[in-house]
Amino acid sequence: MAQPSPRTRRSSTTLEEVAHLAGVSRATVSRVVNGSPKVSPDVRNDVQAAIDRLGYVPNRAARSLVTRRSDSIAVVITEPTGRLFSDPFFPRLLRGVSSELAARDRQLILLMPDTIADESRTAEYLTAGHVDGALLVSLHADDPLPARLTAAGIPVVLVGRPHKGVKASFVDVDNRQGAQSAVAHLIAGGRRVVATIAGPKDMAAGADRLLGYRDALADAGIPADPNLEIVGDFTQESGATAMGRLLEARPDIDAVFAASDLMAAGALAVLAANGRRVPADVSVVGFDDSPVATTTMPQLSSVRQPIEAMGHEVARLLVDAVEGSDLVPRRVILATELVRRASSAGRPSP
Amino acid sequence: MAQPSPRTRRSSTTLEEVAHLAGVSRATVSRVVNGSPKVSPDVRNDVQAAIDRLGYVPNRAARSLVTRRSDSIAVVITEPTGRLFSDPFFPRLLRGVSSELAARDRQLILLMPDTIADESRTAEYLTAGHVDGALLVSLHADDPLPARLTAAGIPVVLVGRPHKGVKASFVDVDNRQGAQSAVAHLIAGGRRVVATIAGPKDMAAGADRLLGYRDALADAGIPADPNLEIVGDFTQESGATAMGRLLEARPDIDAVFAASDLMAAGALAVLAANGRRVPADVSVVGFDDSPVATTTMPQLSSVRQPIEAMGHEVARLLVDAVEGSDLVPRRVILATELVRRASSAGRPSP
DNA sequence: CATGAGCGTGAGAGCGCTCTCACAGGCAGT
DNA sequence: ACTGCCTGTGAGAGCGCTCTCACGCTCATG
Repeated sequence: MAQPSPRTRRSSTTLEEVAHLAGVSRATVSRVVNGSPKVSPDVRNDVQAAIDRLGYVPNRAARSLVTRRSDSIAVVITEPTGRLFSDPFFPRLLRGVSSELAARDRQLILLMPDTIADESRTAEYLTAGHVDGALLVSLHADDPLPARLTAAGIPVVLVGRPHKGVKASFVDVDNRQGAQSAVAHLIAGGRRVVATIAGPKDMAAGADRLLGYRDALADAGIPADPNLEIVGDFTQESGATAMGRLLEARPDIDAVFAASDLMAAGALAVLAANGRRVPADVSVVGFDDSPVATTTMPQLSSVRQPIEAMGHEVARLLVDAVEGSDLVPRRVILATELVRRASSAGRPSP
Repeated sequence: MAQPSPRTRRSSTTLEEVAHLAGVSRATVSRVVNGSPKVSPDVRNDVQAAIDRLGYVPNRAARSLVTRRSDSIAVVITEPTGRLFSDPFFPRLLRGVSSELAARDRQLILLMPDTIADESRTAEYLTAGHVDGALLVSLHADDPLPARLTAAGIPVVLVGRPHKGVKASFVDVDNRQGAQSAVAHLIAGGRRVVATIAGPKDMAAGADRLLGYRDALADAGIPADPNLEIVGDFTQESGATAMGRLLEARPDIDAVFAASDLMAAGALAVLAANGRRVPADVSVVGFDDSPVATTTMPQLSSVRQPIEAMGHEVARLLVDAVEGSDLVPRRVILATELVRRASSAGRPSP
């Protein structure tokens, strides 16, 4: 009956073959493979031996077909510019996600739509049930994707706090607290005219970091001054422009908190060009603790984010949601850490 | 007959249903979906209408099961540190790969093994036939993966020239030519004592960039001086150390070509600390054109690599190999471009 | 007017797996 | 000794698709 003729291509071993070798039925082998408790120890051993001997690996497609799960998770990155090309946020995040998914035996399918057409194809792909869940990174304020996926019953978790209105689980760093600690550090260093170069207010990270800045001022009893708050777009160039305007509006400025390292780098260049010494005259702190922070002169103090941990957390949340049909949106906020470098060293002597 | 009862979960439409609605057989619908030419135009239209109406999307698992292809490609990134966290090489590469794969209707499965155990699991996963091909990024010199996959009949393409002995298609940038043009530029700027901070010699990129440096010296008839060649490991710190040693060995140095921007940044800091003005006293060029290049003071001239293009190319090669069982290894070398910034501006006046 | 080629279409097997259901055997309780 | 129950195992259906093969039709050909 058995017809062990050499098939075309590399025909991997099947359940059937394992079952035959172990002298049991397909069902039993399946139970062993899937760790069912209702298999007697000796049968389990026989089957395991057969599996090892044949080097059996389950066929994912066949399994998916019947279980209607794909055991794979999509990571969708919709960011045409910005972070993608300025600091290694994504690789680190992906590493965190990847390691968590590997531990949970899930595949990571990466989608990086780079055109509008691509984006709608992405949405179709996701709703077609090819993945068990989706992990969305840095979507625009008006991205319809989360709502669309949720409506289609696809579990979704976001990286970064979504704009209000979006009801979904997310993981974010504590931007507000991070900014607050940075500014508190500047004030503790004896600075009193502390400016901020904020991020875009329509991005959660931008808005939150600005709030943190204000928190710290309020804590220290320093009144807020609109002239000390300038909004940039996280880029180096915008940081430079903002710094120029700050120096014009308040020449007595003695500290700057920039909502990104790149903006801080831009600010440093403008400060140097204007003869201000850092940190002697002006103390500077950035945000992100990107590689840029150590290449500036002086090196930049910065707020470090637990990026890999975010990746782990977001993947964990998503897999939990997939497994448990967990409908309650969860939110996880991770703490940041201030890394002190030369740019915000205390005044040599007051 | 039709039983449009609501099934459990999201039960997507099947071929069967489309066939029924269009009044044809499953086989015909399958032919239409797969673009077979042997379908009469009117039948094709009917079927297409039914597909559109029902929003039919083929079930990938079922298809894979019978075709024995997964239509997905693995991208394996085995880089614990280095490039992963220092510049946005990977996101840009992934973007190139992703866009090419999307156009070719393939899925991108990302694998980032971060432990040794993980690596062997990765190898097992890949050889288990879950993917049609693999794209390997930055493997170590002694990585057994390419050989193992090739032996298992899995098409493989590498990003970056492999160490000799590995027979596989690859895509790389012209490191030698890029370095050569950078050094030629320094010499054209009137520099004569040109040093290099090279990359590790056991990495192709390190070795090739060193060769390019020597090429340019030879072209200009400048004899090579071992004291002017110091090997770093691509990090900022190693660049700083190397610069210190160079200044000691040859205080008359008037130009430095660093094989990475980070090493160049380290060198800049040491030059500044030693009172050397850049570019007036010493001219500096880096490699990679990473974001760091614009945050240093002065901004860093650098050799730019076509990273997205590499991604496209490598994906194209791999899919071609998968489709055509293309057994002849191909190699693609992409040109670089020198980006001139302040750090290598010509001498104000000799 | 029979024959054969060619084309479009349908019937049906089968890819490798999971999972329900039936059932054999052992054991305790009456 | 009979019933009932639990536990471990096997038989078999079926997931949605592709692909081979057979078949019916139309046309050109002898």
